[in-house]
Amino acid sequence: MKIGEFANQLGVSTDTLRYYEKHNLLTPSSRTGAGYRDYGEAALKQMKFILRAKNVGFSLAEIKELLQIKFKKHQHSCHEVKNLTIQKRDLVAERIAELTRFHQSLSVLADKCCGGQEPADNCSILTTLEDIDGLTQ
Amino acid sequence: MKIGEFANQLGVSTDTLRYYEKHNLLTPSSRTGAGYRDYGEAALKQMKFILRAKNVGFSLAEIKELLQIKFKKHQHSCHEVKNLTIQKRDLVAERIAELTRFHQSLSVLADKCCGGQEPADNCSILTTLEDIDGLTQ
DNA sequence: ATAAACCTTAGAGTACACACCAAGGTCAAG
DNA sequence: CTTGACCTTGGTGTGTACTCTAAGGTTTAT
Repeated sequence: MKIGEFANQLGVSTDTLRYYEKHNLLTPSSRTGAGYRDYGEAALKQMKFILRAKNVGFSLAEIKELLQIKFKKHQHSCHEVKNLTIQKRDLVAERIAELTRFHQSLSVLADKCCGGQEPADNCSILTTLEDIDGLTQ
Repeated sequence: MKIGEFANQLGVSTDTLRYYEKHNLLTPSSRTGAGYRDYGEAALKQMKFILRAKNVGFSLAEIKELLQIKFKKHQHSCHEVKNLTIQKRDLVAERIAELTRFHQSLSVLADKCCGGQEPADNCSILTTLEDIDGLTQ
């Protein structure tokens, strides 16, 4: 698959794909005779992974580290690879905990709001939220 | 509280605080006679909220929207405020689901790895993971 | 065989989120 | 009453992650 079709399928630009290649996040499976990038199934999976990681707040540098868990196994001990994996897993757990608190706060706000057509400053619940305590606790 | 002490308590720079003020994310409670910024308890709470939101991957623009749920109530209907809140809550829920899948995948990798001193490519489990399917599914 | 629609590299430009610096005002301690 | 640590505004610089442009080569359809 050439870069244009590949980019279309994933909803990203061809520039982004070339940028990721340059920064060692995604290398196309091969090149055609004319030097065109040729992306395969593995590249598709890896790119989907990158996009999902990005979507939940990982930087490209962090994503690169995640991807290298796989590549590092050829140069490092089981111990090191396991430690890196656990470290990343715990980071993810922290973010989940943080997001769960956000979700809880937003749920409280949403559930208690009447949802009517009147101006919201008359909403009995919102009126009591004179500061963002409900979101900060 | 002057900007220096406030910044110290939160572990951010004074530059960051002035930047947030300029971009309407956090306005100090008042100014002293000399024109110094004076931050109070409400500012502290709001800043903590901003930092936590940032930490889980929200952009400053998104955080501004979250904060405006509070301010918007004076100009918009309960209905609109509730919808915005629900929309943001659902976005958070999606991120939690995604992160949970990440956590699961990383747990599988970590738990099955022997963790020994030998090169990781001899680890019976990792050897079978010839691609990153474990992370992409 | 030529136009349109693709592709190539290299390099410059942009938006976000700060970080740093200059020139100068304010304030508490010695 | 001055030194040093704070504060002010305004402007410039930096890293990240793209985004666009220029100049040109390739492929497909008519």
